[in-house]
Amino acid sequence: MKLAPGPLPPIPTAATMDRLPLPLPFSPDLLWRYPLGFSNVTQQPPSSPLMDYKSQLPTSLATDPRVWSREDVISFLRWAEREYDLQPIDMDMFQMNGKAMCLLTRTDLSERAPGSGDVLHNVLQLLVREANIVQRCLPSSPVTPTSRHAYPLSPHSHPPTPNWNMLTQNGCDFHSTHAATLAAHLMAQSNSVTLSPAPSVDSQAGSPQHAEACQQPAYGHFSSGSNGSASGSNQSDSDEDSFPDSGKSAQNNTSPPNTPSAFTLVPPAHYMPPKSPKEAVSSPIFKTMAREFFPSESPEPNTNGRLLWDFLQQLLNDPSQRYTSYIAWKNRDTGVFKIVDPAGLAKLWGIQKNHLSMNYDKMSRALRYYYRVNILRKVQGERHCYQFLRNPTELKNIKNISLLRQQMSPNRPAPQPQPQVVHMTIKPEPAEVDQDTSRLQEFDEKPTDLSMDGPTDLSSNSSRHISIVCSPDTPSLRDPPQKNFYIKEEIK
DNA sequence: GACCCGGAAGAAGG
DNA sequence: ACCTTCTTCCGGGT
Repeated sequence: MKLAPGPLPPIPTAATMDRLPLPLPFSPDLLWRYPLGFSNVTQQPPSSPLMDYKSQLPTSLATDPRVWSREDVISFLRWAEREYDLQPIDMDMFQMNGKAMCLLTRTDLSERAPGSGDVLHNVLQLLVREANIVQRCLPSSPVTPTSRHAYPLSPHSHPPTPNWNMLTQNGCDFHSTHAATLAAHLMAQSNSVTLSPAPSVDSQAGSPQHAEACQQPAYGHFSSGSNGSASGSNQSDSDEDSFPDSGKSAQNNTSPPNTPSAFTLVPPAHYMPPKSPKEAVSSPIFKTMAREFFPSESPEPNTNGRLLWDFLQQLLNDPSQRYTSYIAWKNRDTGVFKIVDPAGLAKLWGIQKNHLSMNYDKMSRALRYYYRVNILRKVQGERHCYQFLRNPTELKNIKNISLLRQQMSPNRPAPQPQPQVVHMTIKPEPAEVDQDTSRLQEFDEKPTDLSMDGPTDLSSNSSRHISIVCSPDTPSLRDPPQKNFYIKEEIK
């Protein structure tokens, strides 16, 4: 996982960004990305014994010993030799990968490494246990330790550790008054590497329907079917009424916008932050959260949290509505939101992406690219008003959908949001010649393509005729929200 | 002048 | 090398 910290960006201050709420309204990952700015806290040592030894493991080793290669096993053994003053281990006895080594019993290990078997066994068991916890909790996390190096152990390559410590152990001038909130946030994230911004709950947990069970779904129609609420963190509908004068709250609150929905179920006032990550992940409340929000075996992709729509969703769905002075729902049910402070929001986005020259013009260009893939549309006649056309769960799946580009029609046009039959002609491509184009095609099967050479050329004089019709009873997610769309194609 | 649109080229990361 | 997702710049329209 690359997390190039890059140069330290100017932390928004009253001088540089007078409208920005301070501290940074970003995910703790931003603190990780720019650790120099928070050195006082990032230098905190690991707080749990587990973290202690983990942080000393070779950085090349994945957290889950079961994914280690032979070389990794040897590397681990050599490290253990040094670390625990073990008797020299005969590496020939460990010509196996990590999975095989984990299958060895304590006795097996003792036989192969006389005098060291107990230690090795204990360490391995701890690592496996830890990996199991993380894996169960964050099945779709980009850093779920299912592959090598995806989850480095070094505190310098493993953001959560410093973040956690930074937040759970005082010494944090930056967020001291909100440490509990952030700690809760991090607790919910467990040992994942939170990107910047951290994925919204949906994108991180990958199963918003679990949150839906506990919350009223947002986006009315968006939640139809199996999809869940908008980013899962809409634990309150009150912010719908807060606009436009709710911006004041944004000046004070400081916890990150990507607060997981798991946390939203636990009011901060009632939440006692764990003393350490280990305690956090092993605490009953965490296990409950994990069960609720991080079900195992989620195949859904992670958005990495760096996507603009995700960023906006996080701000919009901030449980504490801290960013309503930047962006706020006008109608959450329909996905309509307004950018209250275009310049400020653009700056936030720019900071998130480390493009400090970001402005609304550029950001809005990015937003306009969402038009063609029906993620977003402009609310006509209202300045700075846009509408999400897909819920976060769908958006999260864009990557998957994109993979279908080769198989699906790459030229299927983006249907118009108007609830009427729209006729348009698009240019066919060979790939779609074989398709049964007469069938009704569910809108959501359309590939989502953000690429610049997408199916936007409607000027062609080719022969495909597209009719977009409304269907009231299809599980689509088109706009307007109460309407669902199908694409009816027919070759002329 | 601000906002909005979309084309074009390119950067950055996967 | 290719793809995705922007970022940057721009000309044009409202």
